Order: sequence, then C-alpha cells, then structure tokens
Amino acid sequence: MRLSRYFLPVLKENPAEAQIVSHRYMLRAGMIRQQAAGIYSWLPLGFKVLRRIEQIVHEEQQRAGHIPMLMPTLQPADLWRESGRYDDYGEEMLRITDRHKRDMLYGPTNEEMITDIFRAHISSYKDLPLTLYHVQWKFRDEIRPRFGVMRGREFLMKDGYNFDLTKADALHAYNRHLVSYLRTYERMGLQALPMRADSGPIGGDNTHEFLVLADTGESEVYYDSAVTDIRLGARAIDYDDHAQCQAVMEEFTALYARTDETHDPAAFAAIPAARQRMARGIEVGQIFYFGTKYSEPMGATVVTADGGRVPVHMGSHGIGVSRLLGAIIEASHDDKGIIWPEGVTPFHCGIVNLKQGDAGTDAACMEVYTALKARGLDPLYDDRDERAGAKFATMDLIGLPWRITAGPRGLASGKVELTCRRTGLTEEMPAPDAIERIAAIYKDI
RNA sequence: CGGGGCGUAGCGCAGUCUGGUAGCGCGGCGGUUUUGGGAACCGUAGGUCGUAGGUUCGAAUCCUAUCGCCCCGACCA
Repeated sequence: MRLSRYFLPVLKENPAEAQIVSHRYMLRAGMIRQQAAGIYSWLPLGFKVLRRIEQIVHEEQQRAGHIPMLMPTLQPADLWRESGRYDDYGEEMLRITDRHKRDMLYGPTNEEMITDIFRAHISSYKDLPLTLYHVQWKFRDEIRPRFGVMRGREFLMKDGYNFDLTKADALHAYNRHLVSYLRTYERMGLQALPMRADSGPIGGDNTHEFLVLADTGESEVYYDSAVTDIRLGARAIDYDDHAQCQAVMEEFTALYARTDETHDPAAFAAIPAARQRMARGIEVGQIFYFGTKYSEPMGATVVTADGGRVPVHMGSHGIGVSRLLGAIIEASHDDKGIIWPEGVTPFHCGIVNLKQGDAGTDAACMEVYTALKARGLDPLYDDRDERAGAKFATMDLIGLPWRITAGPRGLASGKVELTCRRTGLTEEMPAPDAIERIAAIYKDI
C-alpha cells in the first residue's frame, strides 16, 4: 500500500478521553473511532490487525480439529428462557423487541444457540466428539465501558463449544483448547498465562483464564514466577493424543497461578519467596468445562451404544479477539508508539522515502516496494511529500516492526537502511539484501 | 447505580465567575523558502458554542430540563 493512497488519520496530540496507552495509541494511529460508549468503528489500520488476529485464531482452531461456523448476533429470547439465563443475565444483556413485539437479544454469548443447533441435528453417540466454533460480534451492556477496545460493549470474540459423550472426553476437549490457545497467543507474540479462575455466570467447576501481564490489567493475579519460563515453542502437538494434551495442560498449570477470585494465600505462601509474584493481568481468553449444565435443561442428548439416552458433556471456550489488540499494545510499545509483533503487524515492513520527488530515490523506493510485494509481503510505502521526521514519527507510531529507509545520501553508495522498530538498530546494506532479510524474517510467520 | 467532571472548528484547549462582533495551537488548503527525527513565514477555509425551553434590548456566558462523553467506585471477557 502506498501511504498517499491509504486512509490513515493519525493524530499528533493525545485525545482527552484515552487514559491507557493502548487506547491512546489506537486512536492516535488512526485504528479506531469511537461511535458511542464502548462501541467503535475499525478504521483500515485497526481492521487489518483485527483480521490478522482473527486469522491466527481460525488457523489454530482448525489445526486442533474444531469446525468453523457462524451464528447470528441477534437471538430469540425463548432460547434463553429455556436455560434460565434470560432472567439471570440481568442488565448486561441488551434486550430488543422486533416489530412483532417478539423478545430478542443481542447475544453476549452462544451456549443456548449452539445447544439448540446440536439437539436439532445430532442424536447418536457416533456423531461425537464434536467441537464447533465461530468468531462473531457480541454485546454486553457494561455499566461502564472503558479502556478502548479492552472493555468495550461490542466486541469480537471467538467462542467454541465441545460436545462429548463422557466427562473424560470433554476434559480432553478442555485440554485440547488449552493447548491450542497457548499456541494461538504465542503466534501473536504474546505470553498469556493460564490461571485457575472463577466460572462466573457460565457456570461449571473446571476453568482457566489466560492472562497477559500488564500494569493496566483489570485482574489482580498471583503466580509463581517460574510459570513465565514455560513455552510451547515449536514442539509437535497431536491434538488427538489425550495423554500429550493432558501432559501439556499439567505442565502449564502445575505451578501456582491464580486470579484474585480463586487466590489461596496459604498455597501462595508455600512458593519460594523469591518466586512469589503479585501483578495485574488482562484477560484474553477463558476455557470452561461445565458438563451437562445446558444439555440437560435444553434436552441435548444422544443415544448411546446400549440404546440409552444421555445428555452430552459440554464446555465452552472463548478468545477476546478485539480485546487482544489492546492487550498486545499494552504488552508491546514504547514512548514513540506501538511495536507490533511480526505475527499480527498490519504491514510487514515500512518504506520511507527521504526525498520524495528525487528521481533516483523515488525509483529506488518503488523497486523495494514492488520487490517486497512480489515476495508475497505487504509493505507500507510512505510516498507522501513530507519531511523525514514526520515520516519516521508516523512509522514509529503505527509500529511496523521493520522499516527500510532510502535517501540520496545512502543511495549514492548503493545502500538503504534496515531498522528494527523494537531495538532501534539500523544497518546499511544494498536494497536486495534488505529485501532478502525481510523475506527471511517472515518466512515462518 | 452512587460520587465527581466535561460538552466551544477534524484534534487539544481558552473564553463562562462579571451577558455586549467566537478565539488560540495543531491539523486542512494555496504560496514562498526549506528538506535525515513531527520545519519557518505569508495567506486562506472551517463553528446552529451538545439539544430544547426560559430570562434579557442582547446569551457560549444566567436559569430549567434533557442528551452525550470521561473519571473513581460497585460490576465485568
């Protein structure tokens, strides 16, 4: 993309309403625009990152064998009356009446609807196990939305639901989700720690939240610092291997790590003092096993091999897709702006033309631009007629991890600059070498 | 929902107390000079002062109502 033809309304000054760094930078970088309290338009740059995150979520879910689908944002109230949650959910649920005076609601989650779909089409144990998921907009009418997309009312969320014949199978689905989530977050350049949590209105007794450590997090967390040394890395995972998924789950959850709701001071005190940590975290996902809580009242049953009929064991599993943008920025920025991890960056590389209008510099930049595109990469070429300082400031703000800079001075000796946003390190090299380096960096991402 | 604050140009703000031609900076547009870390100068466009009533010769300013947004708390992915 050429910046002169893009839509990137950056702000030089900090908007007054933004209190935390991710909200400030998302507004300043022209990623979002607030339309009402907790409701945002996604401008092109923000939309690009949102889509990259969503894409990673899809890839990792399908890698784990989960099946994508799409349920609507509006749901009939009757389904929620069946489960008893229509009254339980309270004011947080946005209730709407259609022209025929039918009670509708803007879905805050989809347990009822997926259970309805399941019971309509699945009747035999032979159709299990089954895990369906979708990525869809949700609405929870928070009393006080804040922190930009981190605590909006409308938010994009991946939610998945597993259906299993036995509790053991459902617990494997739980483990499988835990592992796939770890992999998802790692691909985004994030460390999200699974912590034992409270199940809240969804119910159930087996649940973990995934938390990104950040001072601006809304949850207070307590953990053994050794948990931050564990990585999934490149190890091969067989999602059908119950023992392996169980082992990974145990590896990541054996050490003490809890949110304040489940914090146990006595157990915490047993950790070596030097490893006790108290911090704040942003919740970016949660997994639940809740057994037959919905299948029983809603009649989601299957016929077993011996001809009996049993309610299925279920779990639900969520990732806060839109919220992840905020969490990633909170975890990765400096005083100049955002620093995107390569896995989610809106553009792979920025190109700065230091002397727009200079025939040699223009040609060199276009060459780099076309070469990167030919490699399947997505560069952002700043071809505006601006001064160097303004271009650098924009690139730093929007946080592209790599920048190629070309000006008459360097080009005289046949060189461009390659700069790493995170370290600030700049190296001079011929343009083809810089292109090669960028291509190599993104080869496995 | 309790407490506090704010709505004036795309963004950041002054002006409101004490009523009298609606301002400043950034951004936009045109021009000149500049050109390696958010340039300087000149010119220019852009506002029913959130909305609705009221008081007054006259309201951004005073009064009433209402809507919206932000912050602290309770709540929450």
